[in-house]
Amino acid sequence: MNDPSPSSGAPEGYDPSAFPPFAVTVDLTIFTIRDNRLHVLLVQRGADPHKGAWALPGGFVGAEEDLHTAAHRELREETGLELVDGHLEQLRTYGAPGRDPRMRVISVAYLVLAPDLPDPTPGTDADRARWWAVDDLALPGLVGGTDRVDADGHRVPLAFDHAGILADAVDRAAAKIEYTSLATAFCQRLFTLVELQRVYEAVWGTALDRRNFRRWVEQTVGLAVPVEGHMRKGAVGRPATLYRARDGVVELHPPMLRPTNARRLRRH
Amino acid sequence: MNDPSPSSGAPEGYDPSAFPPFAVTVDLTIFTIRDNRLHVLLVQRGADPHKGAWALPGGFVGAEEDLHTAAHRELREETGLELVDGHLEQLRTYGAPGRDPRMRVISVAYLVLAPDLPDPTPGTDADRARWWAVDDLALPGLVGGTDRVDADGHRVPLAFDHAGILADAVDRAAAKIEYTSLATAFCQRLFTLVELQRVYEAVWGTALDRRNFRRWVEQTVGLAVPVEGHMRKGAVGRPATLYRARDGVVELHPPMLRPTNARRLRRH
DNA sequence: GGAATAGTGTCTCTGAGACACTATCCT
DNA sequence: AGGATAGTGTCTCAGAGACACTATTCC
Repeated sequence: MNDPSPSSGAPEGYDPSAFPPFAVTVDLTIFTIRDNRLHVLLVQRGADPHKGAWALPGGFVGAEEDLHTAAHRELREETGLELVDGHLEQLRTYGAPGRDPRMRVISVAYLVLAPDLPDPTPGTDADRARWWAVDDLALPGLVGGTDRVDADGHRVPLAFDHAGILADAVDRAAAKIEYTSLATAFCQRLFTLVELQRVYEAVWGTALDRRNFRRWVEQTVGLAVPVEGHMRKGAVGRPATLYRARDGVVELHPPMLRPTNARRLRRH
Repeated sequence: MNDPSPSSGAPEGYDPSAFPPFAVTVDLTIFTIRDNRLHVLLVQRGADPHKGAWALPGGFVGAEEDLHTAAHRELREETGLELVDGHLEQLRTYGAPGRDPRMRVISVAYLVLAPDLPDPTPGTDADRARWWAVDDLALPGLVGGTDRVDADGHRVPLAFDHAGILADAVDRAAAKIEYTSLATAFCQRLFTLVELQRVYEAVWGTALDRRNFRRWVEQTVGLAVPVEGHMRKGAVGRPATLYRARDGVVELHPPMLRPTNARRLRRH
């Protein structure tokens, strides 16, 4: 943004050939809750490098395209859905030389939180896309470098540096729902308290007390408000009150503190 | 990172001429505490666009240079100092088309927290650099668009979108010292409790109770440990115990909660 | 001794965690 | 009636906020 310093290798005047050209992409970490578990959308690569490996959806940023716009466009192309209730924010940028063996690529990663989305529709770019349960993928550093292992012990290789990006994204999501109202981004427009609680439990991998959770939601302004009407019938048990999210993303006072030493949930 | 989708404008195979080229820069928001106030380092632009306006230090990323390395290099070139005790982390990336009128530039912003640094040394790239007290600059949206006004009412125009970047950086710094041990990054290797407390007060603009602050530091593991010896003599009053930071940046349990409705400090 | 700063103790109240019983719907 | 889920009340304890006095140094 400033005049380049001499050691930057570019003289005053911005000779277009004087500074190194970069390719810029956006990569998406798209999360949703399915079956009470945190899932992420990955696409299988059809070409080298990393042919057959699973990668975050993404693509090049257009010459006159805003980063944020590019992220929304890629999301639409990969999932076939406009983001209506969900949330999209920038995660961080990855630009190590050699992270793509072919050329220098700067990748701006985005975090997407969405209500339960359908399976990717065939016939689009997302032919080879599918949802993965995050806790079916081993955490980086624990097993086999950056590769991951699924529940059956099969290796789930992630392309490029995407395992690290994914780990960062999970951390960010877990932190975000703690002190903002973003947990509601995982819910449909109307939701029950249990559904909201399942979001926290899925992202954090912890169990929460139902009664204390209710008390916290009720005393926390800006998170959720009850609406007239109850859960659609058909299920057993007493129908639950429906809630809707407040407009916009707000910081929570008090925050929903993650249990410090709660037991990890085991779900399979 | 993935094979570009057709609508991205780049075919399979990465024809280098097929995707749009970007210039990539790093911009630094370098903060320190001077005279118990949060300061940021800005450089005055010597050429158009925005000639004479104040800008964040920064420059182009080299063709084979890591983003993190580029940020460290720019810091060294602009301040003449290696970062020994301070902290450097990525803030976020700004890439709106038109944010630089000359060309498409993607700027990866970094947040730097450092102990009181000397004035920029003349004779380097930092000829026109100086420290600004952050609260002498009006917050964006309050006064005159993205320009800022200093304590005397003079306009302090910031170049490009740097006013917004700076506001984001202040928010990040305020949040970071709340739940991590990063407040110590503003202190010298040895520091007193009062000096550490002044960091929180300067960044947050609030007053804290001296006794409760001491209790919190003592019961918070991973923040600071007392060392043998006391404050160098020469000052009035009882000499204070010296502390040093624990190694590395850790999350704090419990966090240092920002006062919700504390009075804002007025210092001038 | 006086000024200035560092260090310590106590009270109170809010809020989180643990926990058991009642209410409402379905078949 | 019985099963299943939703909704409510209470006790306890830890931690944050407010606050006043003592200790050590320099002049």
